Amino acid sequence: MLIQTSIEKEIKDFIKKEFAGEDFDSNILASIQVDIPKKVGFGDLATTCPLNLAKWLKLPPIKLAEKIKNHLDQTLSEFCLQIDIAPPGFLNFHLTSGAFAGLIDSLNNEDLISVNHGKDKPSLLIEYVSANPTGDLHLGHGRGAVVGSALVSIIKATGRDVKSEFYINDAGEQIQKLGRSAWKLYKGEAHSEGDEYPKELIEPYVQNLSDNLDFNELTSIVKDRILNKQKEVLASIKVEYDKWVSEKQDVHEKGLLEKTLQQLKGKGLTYEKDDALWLSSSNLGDERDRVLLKSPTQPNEARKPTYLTADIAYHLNKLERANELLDIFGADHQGQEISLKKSLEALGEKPENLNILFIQFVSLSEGGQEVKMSKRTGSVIAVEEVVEKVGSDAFRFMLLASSVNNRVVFDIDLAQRSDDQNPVFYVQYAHARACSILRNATESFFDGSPPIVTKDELKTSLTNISIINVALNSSNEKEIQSTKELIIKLSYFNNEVNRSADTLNPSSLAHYLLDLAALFHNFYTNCRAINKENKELTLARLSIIQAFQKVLNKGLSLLLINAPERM
RNA sequence: GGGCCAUUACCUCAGUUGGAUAGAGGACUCGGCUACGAACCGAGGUGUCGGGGGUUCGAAUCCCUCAUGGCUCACCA
Repeated sequence: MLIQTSIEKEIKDFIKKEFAGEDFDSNILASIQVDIPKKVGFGDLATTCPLNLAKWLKLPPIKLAEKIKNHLDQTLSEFCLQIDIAPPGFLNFHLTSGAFAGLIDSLNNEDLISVNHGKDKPSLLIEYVSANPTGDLHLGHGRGAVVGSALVSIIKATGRDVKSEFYINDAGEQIQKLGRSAWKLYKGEAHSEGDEYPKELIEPYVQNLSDNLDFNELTSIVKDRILNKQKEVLASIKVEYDKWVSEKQDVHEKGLLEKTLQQLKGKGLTYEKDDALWLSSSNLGDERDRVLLKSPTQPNEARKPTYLTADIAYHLNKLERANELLDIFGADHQGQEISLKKSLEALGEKPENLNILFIQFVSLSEGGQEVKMSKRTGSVIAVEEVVEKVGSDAFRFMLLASSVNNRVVFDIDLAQRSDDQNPVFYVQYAHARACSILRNATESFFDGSPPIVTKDELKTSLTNISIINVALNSSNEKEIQSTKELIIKLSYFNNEVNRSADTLNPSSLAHYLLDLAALFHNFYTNCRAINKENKELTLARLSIIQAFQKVLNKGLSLLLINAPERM
């Protein structure tokens, strides 16, 4: 068990026992957390829990801190060299070198991520990107793709049952419009701007076709080609799905629309007006009523469903396959939220089982200037164009680094740089550097001299706490400090992954990896690992580097970013 | 006009269950390799946390209000 977890548990047990008469709820005990202190002078670990608990236990924080300290002095003396109380009620912990060695030992020998955290959580189905198959994926889709795929990967790692889907909007007006645009190109008719898709955009998909296609055949082929292209682009940035759902085939043609309409009618939520079928959603708390079936454009034509109708049906279907849903949509789709949620609620679903994450827009800057249009197509900038220039890793990291609530300016020049200014490069370099040291130490040194230690010796020392201990036994304050800070940060990896999963925020993990890389570079500079005069120290530091390499590698893989051994 | 999101250093941005002196990178000035990868590290100063109220021992963080900007308010998806 991690030392911080042990401290938390000790405090919780102590509070429960000491204040057995008090009537406190579980939230209070959950607020007992041991964290990395903000400043070096505040010890190796710290907690604010005396401050948080004071009002519930009706004690001055400083008194409570003393009580807790006195108890922990008894029970944690093996790990804690010293516990300080800082006004108005902080507890700061100074750990023994054995405690640090123990942390490295568990990182090297246990699973980095415990699958207990998400194991008992409700199953989750994440829908993301879900673009229309009517054109190239733009940067907004790219951001959704990157965030969604990272979240799926992170949440899965915590042990939770999670699945991903892409909902193909291949029914409806936009597809008809695509068909009309393609048909004109196919027949060599004049293109009219305004009610059609840009010629540059669809032209590549209307080539090498046989001569006698009808309108529906052509539409279908063009749509499939565009969809396949989207799949290729997504795959190029490591985005894959458990399931691709076609609105047409899996919702419309499976009769889900009729079923949904019957349910809504059964609840008395629909009415007829102007030849259309309406949902009386204003009664549900929406700002106005919504159309479910459009009035026919031709006499005797069947009424077509709106997007909302299919969306409700699809979400009901998803709720049959998972307990909770997460949709990742662009900020321009906010309008959907209320009517969708209210409709599902009216049909007996719990609204809290549908969570929608709205992603703000992405713009592009190149040469210090904002790029509004793609030079290639004259239209929106395609994911493909940017990925060709910067690669998948930089594309992913840059888009993951910002909070989804913030608009982002993708700096294409920065993403192409090969130095510390480019964050993805900086992190990957740390990994390559760690790998290089491990290679040099166990295979052959850069100058051709034989290795200092064998792989077996390193392997053995990874489980030998007394050897790892040596890394903390230095008289040099800088060496000690950078070693401690790196180890503590490493030990929080599992927490960071869980937090990232719970808050649906992959950017916090990306920032953690950046911080971690910085601490490693600092450790590297202060603590020379390979020391021909001191084999034990070499092994001790190699075991820390090994732990770092393992954590960083895992962290990057959760974000679906490569961790190169050489670069 | 209604709704959602934002506003933190000169610039780009981190910072959630309220906690210690508000952070990082860039830009600017210095310093560190007879090289475990200098593709790196270190030192230097910067703030009315958009304005104004409120809640309390304590607010960038919670509440109210105003301002500015983005998105959105279809029988499009």
